[in-house]
Amino acid sequence: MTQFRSVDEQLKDLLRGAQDIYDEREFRNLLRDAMGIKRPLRVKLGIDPSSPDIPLGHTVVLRRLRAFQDHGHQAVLIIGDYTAMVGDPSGRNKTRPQLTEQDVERNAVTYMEQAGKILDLSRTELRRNGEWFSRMNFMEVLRLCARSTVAQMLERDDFDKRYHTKVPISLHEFIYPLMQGWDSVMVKADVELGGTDQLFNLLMGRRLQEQEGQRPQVCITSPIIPGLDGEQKMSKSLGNAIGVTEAPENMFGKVMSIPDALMASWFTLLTREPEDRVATLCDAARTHPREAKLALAHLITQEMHGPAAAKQAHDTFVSTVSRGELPADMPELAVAVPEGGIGVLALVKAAQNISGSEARRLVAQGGVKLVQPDTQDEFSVNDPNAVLGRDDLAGRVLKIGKRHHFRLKT
RNA sequence: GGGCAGAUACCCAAGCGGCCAAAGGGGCCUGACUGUAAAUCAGGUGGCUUACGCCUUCGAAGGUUCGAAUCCUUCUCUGCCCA
Repeated sequence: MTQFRSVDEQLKDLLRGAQDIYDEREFRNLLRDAMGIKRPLRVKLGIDPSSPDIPLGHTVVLRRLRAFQDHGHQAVLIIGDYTAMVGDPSGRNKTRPQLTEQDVERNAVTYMEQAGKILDLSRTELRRNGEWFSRMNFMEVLRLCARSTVAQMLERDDFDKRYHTKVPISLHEFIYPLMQGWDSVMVKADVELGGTDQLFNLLMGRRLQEQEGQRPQVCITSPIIPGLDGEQKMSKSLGNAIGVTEAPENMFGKVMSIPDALMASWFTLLTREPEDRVATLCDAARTHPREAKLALAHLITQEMHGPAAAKQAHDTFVSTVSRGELPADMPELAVAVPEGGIGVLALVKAAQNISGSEARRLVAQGGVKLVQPDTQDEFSVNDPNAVLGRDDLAGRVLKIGKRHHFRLKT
């Protein structure tokens, strides 16, 4: 039988970095009751497979679900195949594009794989909400809709804003919270996790469960972590996200590019470092910010790709970015150099898929360099009209901008 | 069904007959500096061109004009008001 740790011990872990909980007393009671009858809590997390990759931001709630698993509770992961086709309006200032069944199906597969990096899938109850939504007939849909009112929906800040700034709200978006809430009814959730932007949807679950005679779920929200820009929430469509499958070197570098002020929250929400250590790391008087960020990047990369890959990404970052050395492996670029030599622009365009004007700009701005690998000697080509002969190129490395290197082969 | 307003480059947003490849932000790119791909500062940011210049772009299609993002017509989409 499952052995639970004390309620207080569980709480500390389960609520790490949580934003809000509705409500805490109910949660304590739930945990106590679960211990009493030795029945694990059913903890629900719904994710919509709306893009092929899970961004790092999503792992915050996945990690919390994992924490519940580690304390012996039952994780219920709902793949929102149906809800993904509707599109969650939460926190959005415009309608999401509606996905097709094929998109959703494809994404669902990769989502599971990626969720497996955080969750113990062997102990996870996996459900798809198409299981119940695909069987609903129109009358049942209408009955579900009748459970809420337009005024209630407009209480939501995001809808209200859109309404008042005259940004369209499609009718189907109103149904989304009801669907998510209905999921809770169907899986008899004791607890539901989500980001703070999910609050409305989570609370809808409580209401529907109550109406259905179930014990209303406890809702725990996690802060939405800001993306690389440090301002807007991390999201693929805003281009400020890190994907969990992203190459180790990229992942490491992207973490290094976050504003310093973001480190503390990332440590809390994306790593398991103890609180006091996080405090030490994020205090510039005690830890050099660069060291702290390197530690953060290392931890995150390690969790997604393992220790070996993390170490390599770390080394690569220090040597190429900090010291400006050439990376260990670079793609090879074969160039056919004609008799009279090759123009820089042609060379740059052979390496990068960019327009001639763009190549010209890069060169004029000093962004194109030729490096001698053994001596690390480099010279930049500033003249867009420069013509390079075989001698200039042979054995050298073409460096475009700060981080694109090509070993030239003539 | 009727009336009114709007659709501008990656995003937001000015422009309302020629000086518009189109102000200003944001983003992105490059450089300097550094503590890092943080912060800060500078420059760049449709395409083709050594350049003069040429070509394509302002929701779509037509039209007026020597000349249109700017005026007219129709259409598509959106918001507001009335029924």
